[in-house]
Amino acid sequence: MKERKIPLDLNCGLDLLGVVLFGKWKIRLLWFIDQGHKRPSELQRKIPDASRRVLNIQLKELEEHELISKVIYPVVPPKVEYSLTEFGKTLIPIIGDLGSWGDENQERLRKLISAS
Amino acid sequence: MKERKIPLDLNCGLDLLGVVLFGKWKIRLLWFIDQGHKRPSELQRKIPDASRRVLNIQLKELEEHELISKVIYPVVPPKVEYSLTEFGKTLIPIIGDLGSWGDENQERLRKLISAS
DNA sequence: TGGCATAGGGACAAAATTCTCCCCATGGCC
DNA sequence: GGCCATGGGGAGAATTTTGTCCCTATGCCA
Repeated sequence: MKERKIPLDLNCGLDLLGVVLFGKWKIRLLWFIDQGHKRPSELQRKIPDASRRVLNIQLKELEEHELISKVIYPVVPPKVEYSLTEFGKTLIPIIGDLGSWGDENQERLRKLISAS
Repeated sequence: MKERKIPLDLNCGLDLLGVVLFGKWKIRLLWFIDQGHKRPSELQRKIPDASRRVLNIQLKELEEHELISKVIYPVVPPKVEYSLTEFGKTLIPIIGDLGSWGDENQERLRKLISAS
């Protein structure tokens, strides 16, 4: 974590949630891990638009924030598995709602976005 | 809206939702507008950490995405009022859930975040 | 030998977001 | 006149986030 020049505001729950959840791929990572895609390479294939680098960074942040846990198997080639912690699981229903809202309004949203 | 050099991914509902909802202050703006704080100056006082500029920009985006609507009263000094559209109101329960999760886990989150 | 896959990370470049500073206009008040 | 409040926006810099490229290491397979 780099030093921030402008400190984060942490006034309310929303700020706190934002710190742990709002990264370009974090929500998706949690979602896919919940669905049983545990290994980094699997996740990268699931999210091909993300760069490996950033995926790794965000996985590490999720781990630091105790939303996921990591098991490293001492084998060759290396094998790593992530899974949701109990804490992380509490976010899944919310993430589900977010995705559903987007899906349900998909058509409308696409029009609105392409217009801008 | 500036031209993007890297096009947005719009594969799933989550991507679409992200476009309309994930700006530094957008969620809060929707929330406060729902609570009856309608005028720009009110909102700025409610969110003192945000710069006027960015608040205006994000309000405009929310409007373009039809989550809020804007009424301009032709008076001096100028008066403007925002309110949620029916579409925007459908997001309020979800935003409530996000905030609640953060509030409920506030203590834990603060520790985790300050550790990093 | 060369290439594949696995997982990870440093250095740096690019892009996107946000912030700061300045400006516009009007009417009321001291 | 000078200052307040209102709502808005441009230019450009600062900051943060994300991406690209290259490197590590091991074993398997053609």
